[in-house]
Amino acid sequence: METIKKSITSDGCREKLRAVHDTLDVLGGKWKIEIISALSFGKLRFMELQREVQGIGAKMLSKELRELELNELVSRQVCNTKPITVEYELSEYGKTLGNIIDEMIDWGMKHRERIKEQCAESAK
Amino acid sequence: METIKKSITSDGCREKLRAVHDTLDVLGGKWKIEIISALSFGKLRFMELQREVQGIGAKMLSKELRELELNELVSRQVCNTKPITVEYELSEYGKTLGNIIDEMIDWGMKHRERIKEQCAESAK
DNA sequence: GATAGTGGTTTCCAAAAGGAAACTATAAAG
DNA sequence: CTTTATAGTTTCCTTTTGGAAACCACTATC
Repeated sequence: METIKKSITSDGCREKLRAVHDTLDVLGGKWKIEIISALSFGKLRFMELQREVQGIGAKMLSKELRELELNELVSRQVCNTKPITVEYELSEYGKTLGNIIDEMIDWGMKHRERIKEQCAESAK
Repeated sequence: METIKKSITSDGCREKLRAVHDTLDVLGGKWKIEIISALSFGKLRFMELQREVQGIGAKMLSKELRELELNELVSRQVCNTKPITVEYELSEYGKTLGNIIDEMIDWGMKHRERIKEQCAESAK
């Protein structure tokens, strides 16, 4: 019998688990993926972001944006407008997260359909 | 000027943000994605899972598995062996998360390469 | 009868995450 | 001179997360 243990230690399984872990190191936390998703549709200012990302407070938004900037996923540009505005935008590197976001969109939509069907069934 | 605001409220942007949110509702927390990733390579017993998912404690593993079971992503089977063993396995529905996991593996590997290159450069 | 291995649960505690509201500073509009 | 809007920061507090260790039940081994 090829043991379960062997199967997971062979190939690149361990390497793949490490890769997932690395990704989560960057995207971890409650808000980062949602912030990146919102920015994937275009640049947004601070207050716009706060409105788009339902439920986030200014403190968290500020903190998460700082971390995303540190990891070079998001760029921050201060605009010389009358009331000063700041634009946040996905960097080229940040845009490479597009596939992950797209798959999450796809799964989330299908999941919602599934839940709806379950509710419809249980109502019968 | 087509405003930024318009661009994010039009199309399915808001619907897409909601889809990401829905996905995170299920995959949220520090451990769920790593547990699912480990199980994507085959069924594992409780203690094996704890060894594969670096750093997780029994309490957290138990709690997260219960939640994944509730969402029908993971199945739990008690085996009639001498010291009782329990096998955890991705359900068919859980396997539909494969694309998300794969994209995270892919991104994580490239990210590691990128970091390595940066270190090499800064050492010059 | 003690020890070890299985799969957990429970308890107790520390650390981290997160929220609400107040606050700073600037500038425009009324 | 008050209000509104910009972009945050700071403080205080609660909730959540998470870990360590003890514990339970069962079986096999020494």
